[in-house]
Amino acid sequence: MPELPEVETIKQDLKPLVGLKISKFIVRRKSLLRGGSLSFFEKKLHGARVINLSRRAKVLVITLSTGYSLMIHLKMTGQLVMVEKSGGYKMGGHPIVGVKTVPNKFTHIELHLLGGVKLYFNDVRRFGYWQIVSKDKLAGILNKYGPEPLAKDFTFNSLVTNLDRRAKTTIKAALLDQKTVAGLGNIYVDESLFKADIRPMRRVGTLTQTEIKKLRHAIKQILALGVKARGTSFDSYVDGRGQVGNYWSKRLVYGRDGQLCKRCKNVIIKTKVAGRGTHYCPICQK
DNA sequence: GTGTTTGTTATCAA
DNA sequence: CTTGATAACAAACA
Repeated sequence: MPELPEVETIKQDLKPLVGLKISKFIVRRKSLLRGGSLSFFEKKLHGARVINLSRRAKVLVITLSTGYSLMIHLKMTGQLVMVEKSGGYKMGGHPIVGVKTVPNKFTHIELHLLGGVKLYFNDVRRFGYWQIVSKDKLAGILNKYGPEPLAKDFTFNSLVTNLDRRAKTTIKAALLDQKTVAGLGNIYVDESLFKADIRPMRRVGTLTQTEIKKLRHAIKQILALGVKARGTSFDSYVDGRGQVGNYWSKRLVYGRDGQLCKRCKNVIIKTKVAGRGTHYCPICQK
């Protein structure tokens, strides 16, 4: 699942696109386009130069010279793979359904750039999307997200304020809400709550100031580790060059149900919280 | 055939 | 208007 560390890794990998001019835009599934018709996309993309790549929450933003930006969301199974040679490309060790090259039957959109560089968007489940948005509307859309957890605006006070609104729900549900903190998903929420010694089903209103401080610290540490490891590959995630991430072997609780807690050696439990598979240590987490 | 996987949004209730 | 809870979407896999 592409969460903040995965999208951040892809953004870094795709930096070579900056400065290149778009020569071709191929769409096999128009349903994945948002914000305009195919011909509108073509009009704004063809001949445009890539000005910048950035990330907000789990969204990759490609800024174009035409005054428009592409907002790309990978949702659950989306992949963005850049290829600098022509022809197929060998993907790393953890591909989807045995597919190891691009383009493949799950490649729904292709962007070709001058110089022979190609960007492939693959998505088995087709939840992901490419949205085109004008310069003046971009900030308004992105400002709906909560603070970036690895940036300065993710302060203790901002976290307290954003949690206050959700006092009656579980801390897991509150953290999955992108308005509380931007970029967390199921894996890194479980990881962060384990590191903060807080049970996922705790009601937000019962958390002490000390626990919220610890939680903020844990979120920052876990996400930084996730980025350093280049993300988590246990299903379809690959980085911008089709290679797997390394966080899976470093994980603390996610997917470790039935195994022993790294800290107290008791058995990790799996249950359902906020409608999602949830892993925690019943001894360490209070 | 059944249940499970999850990011986000629609929908309904309060 | 808000928040909370749940279903729905989609496709592969055990």
